[in-house]
Amino acid sequence: MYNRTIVLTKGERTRKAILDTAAALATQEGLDPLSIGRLAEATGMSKSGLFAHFGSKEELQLATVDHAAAMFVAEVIAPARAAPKGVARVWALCERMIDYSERQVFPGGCFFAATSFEFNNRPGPVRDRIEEMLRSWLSYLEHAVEQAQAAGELDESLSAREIAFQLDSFAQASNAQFQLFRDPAVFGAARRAIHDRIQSLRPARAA
Amino acid sequence: MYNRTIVLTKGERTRKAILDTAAALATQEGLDPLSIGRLAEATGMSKSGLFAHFGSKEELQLATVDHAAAMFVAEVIAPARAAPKGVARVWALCERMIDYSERQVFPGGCFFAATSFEFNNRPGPVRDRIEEMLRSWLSYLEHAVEQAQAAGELDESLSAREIAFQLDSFAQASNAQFQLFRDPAVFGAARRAIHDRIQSLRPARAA
DNA sequence: GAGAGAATAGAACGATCGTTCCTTTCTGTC
DNA sequence: GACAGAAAGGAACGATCGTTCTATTCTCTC
Repeated sequence: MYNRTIVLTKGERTRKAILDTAAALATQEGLDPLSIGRLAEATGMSKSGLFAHFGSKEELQLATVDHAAAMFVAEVIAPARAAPKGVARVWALCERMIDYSERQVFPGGCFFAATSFEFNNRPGPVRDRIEEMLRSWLSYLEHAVEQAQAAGELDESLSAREIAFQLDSFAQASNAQFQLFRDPAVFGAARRAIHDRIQSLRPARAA
Repeated sequence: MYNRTIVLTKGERTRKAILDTAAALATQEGLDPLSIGRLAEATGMSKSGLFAHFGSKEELQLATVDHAAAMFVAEVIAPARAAPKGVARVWALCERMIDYSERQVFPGGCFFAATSFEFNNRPGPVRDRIEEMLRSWLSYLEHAVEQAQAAGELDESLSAREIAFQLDSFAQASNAQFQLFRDPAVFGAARRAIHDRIQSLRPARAA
């Protein structure tokens, strides 16, 4: 009733469980190679029963991307918003990003790093939604850098966009290298790189 | 005869043409989703005719990885080796890496960036070979940094490994972002980031 | 230029894919 | 607790997958 968004119906609960599994498996096996049958097996459902929740594989993929986006927001963006505007929030965003990769919120690393490489050359709504999500992440990071610059906490000689590019690069690289080499030391390297870069961009009077 | 390695036999020529197409398509459609039938169509051959060159799909994938590795060496490593040891070679390696991405030697961007994300959670010989290639790239970059440090051209307060990590991060990020957002400005951002980072690591007396 | 062996093609295999249709079981409301 | 509709299962479809087998065409050497 008035509680419908909290007390979920059976179908909604199942759907959520499917998407949790789908997002996790997508980072390991790929979003497209993940077949309906494979996902049905992983969730203990029948192919057709699972399929009925989405109507097509593409709709399933879109729902999976949306679900992963909500998880990313909950794990990275929302907690970082607790930090005060300025350099503290910039650092919090980067730290949360690395943490989210290191804790393996998704077993195959960052969902959007994985799927963006998979879909970047396949036009269609799935690619569009992944692109939009990564674009908004970078925009948000850039915005946080702008606020830090406006507060006089970061040098303005380099554009907020390029600063965001550099900080994000380190986080992305640590995610990618950990997935490939499985050496958690890269997370430390990324944290130091980000910390040092932020320090080097602090105006003289603030350093 | 004595020229066998230059004057290729028919089969060797065909094999090379197949691998060229396979490496290109793998960066766009994925190495695993690229089916024998699809590759046969792209090369104008029959499925079985093409298949006979490799014996299994996995052997085809391994040959494709090796072919791409040879291309990477020819496009990035070999030209950079022409630069003198030290900071010049470090810069040359990074610049060649970005250039190789920007020129779209592979239509879907860096072959190893694409395939490493695809295979990083799929154990097997294909994954092993991709990992080995990326490991050797990073080792080579790290080695070049070490030489620059030994020559007194780069600060030794940060390890060669972490310096290499940071420089590679920028190049990788520009490759990834260009494939997703298709804005070539990221290559400029990566070049500036690398240039600035190298400058900031020059010892005081050399700066 | 003939003959041997490499290179390619054609047809078919069992398996799996996404999807459809129909039936059965379960849930939530009166 | 009955009833309606949601949720899930079962079986089958055409298509495509990697692979095999056999037949044909082409290449290179003497």
